[in-house]
Amino acid sequence: MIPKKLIKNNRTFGKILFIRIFAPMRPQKINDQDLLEGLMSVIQSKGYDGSSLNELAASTGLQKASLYHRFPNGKKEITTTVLVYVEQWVEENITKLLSDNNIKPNVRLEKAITNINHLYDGGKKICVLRALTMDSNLELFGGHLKNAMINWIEGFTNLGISFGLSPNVAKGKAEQTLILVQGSLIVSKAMSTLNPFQETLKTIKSMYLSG
Amino acid sequence: MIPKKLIKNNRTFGKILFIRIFAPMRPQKINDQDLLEGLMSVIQSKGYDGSSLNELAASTGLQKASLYHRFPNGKKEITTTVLVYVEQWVEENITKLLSDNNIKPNVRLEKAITNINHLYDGGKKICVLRALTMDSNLELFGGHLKNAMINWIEGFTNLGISFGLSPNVAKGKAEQTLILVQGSLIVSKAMSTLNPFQETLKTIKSMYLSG
DNA sequence: AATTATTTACCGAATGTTCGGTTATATGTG
DNA sequence: CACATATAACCGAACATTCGGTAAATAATT
Repeated sequence: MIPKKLIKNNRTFGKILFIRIFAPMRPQKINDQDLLEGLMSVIQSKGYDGSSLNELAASTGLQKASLYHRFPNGKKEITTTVLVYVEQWVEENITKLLSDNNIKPNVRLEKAITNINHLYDGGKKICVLRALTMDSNLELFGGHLKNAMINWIEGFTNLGISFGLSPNVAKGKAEQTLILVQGSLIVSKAMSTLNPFQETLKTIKSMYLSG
Repeated sequence: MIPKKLIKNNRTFGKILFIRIFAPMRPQKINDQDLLEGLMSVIQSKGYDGSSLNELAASTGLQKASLYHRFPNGKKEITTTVLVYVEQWVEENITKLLSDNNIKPNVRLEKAITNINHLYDGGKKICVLRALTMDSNLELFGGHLKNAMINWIEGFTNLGISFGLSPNVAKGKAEQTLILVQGSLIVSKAMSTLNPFQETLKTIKSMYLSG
């Protein structure tokens, strides 16, 4: 007979019945990386106001209350954490990469474009930064948004300088890349075609290579 | 003594007491245009999920229940109506204007830029179209978004043709104007400076005048 | 035993929506 | 004209649902 204690909680009950007998695996803490990826996917597709805690929890496989164990300050903390994650991504995959003078400029550019294309899944995904630029979200997350964009611009500015541009011209061009990527993502979304985004990546390439 | 019947409803009571005695004005329907402008201002700054009916009602001066009299299908109908309003704006102030061969191309361009600048209040305001490009909103409003953008592109394509460009080149340039405006609005918002948007308007001008 | 991780069950507040009713306007009818 | 009727505009209050968030209990790990 199965001890009462074990039956009481069906989670353990199920585990013991179907898993534990054959392979006594222990349930492991859900990976922080996976957790963040799940949360990010919800926020970037629904925005801050559109993301409910139930959805956020479901995307991680945890229950709502378990999310509060990881993020005691709730939705705001979850969103901020996701934003910091994006900030780090930009710093790593754009800023640092494009500022690395040990790599040839055109190789840096190629890699950055590949990273960007991967980040937005070829144009299918909405940018998290854009998803949080509603007026009501700015007071909460504005700092992070600005930071990420500044780092993006810094990276492309350094790339431009490596291509022989003056700092001022390089900065202008860098801002253009950000505007073009953000704008093309919107147009791609609304027009339900990946073309604008893909064409824009090519445009950015040629902005540096043939200029 | 004031009849009981009149006191019961404070609206009428107030009217009779403070207005009716001196000027028997009749309460008039709130202007449709004003109504829409109020609703649009909320939706464009908060998005669909972020706009509450309380806010929407407050922006019009009506009560929540009164909004349901005008828009029996609630929030969705309100949003759709606002979107149709924007669609018409684009058709009038971009498509028709830029397609009018009775006006010199550079004058058309100048007017369109002025209209765009006015629409977004110099870059302060968020584009309604962008505010509704969240994944969850697309199934509801996607058609209207696409329509408005198609009309925008059509207008600028015709302008390009008037400037002597081939239809294909003209269309590419037209798409660029849309991408640039949308992108620069986002960057302007996030960086809290109107510069990107203002510079972009100049860029668009020079795209046609010096090309 | 003590701590961490997770869940079930729940709460108050806010949400979108509906209802019942009042007033003002418009439309008929004699 | 007068008088009844219909309808449009509006509002206060209540509706059901969903929201973000919490408390208490159990399970897993150290």
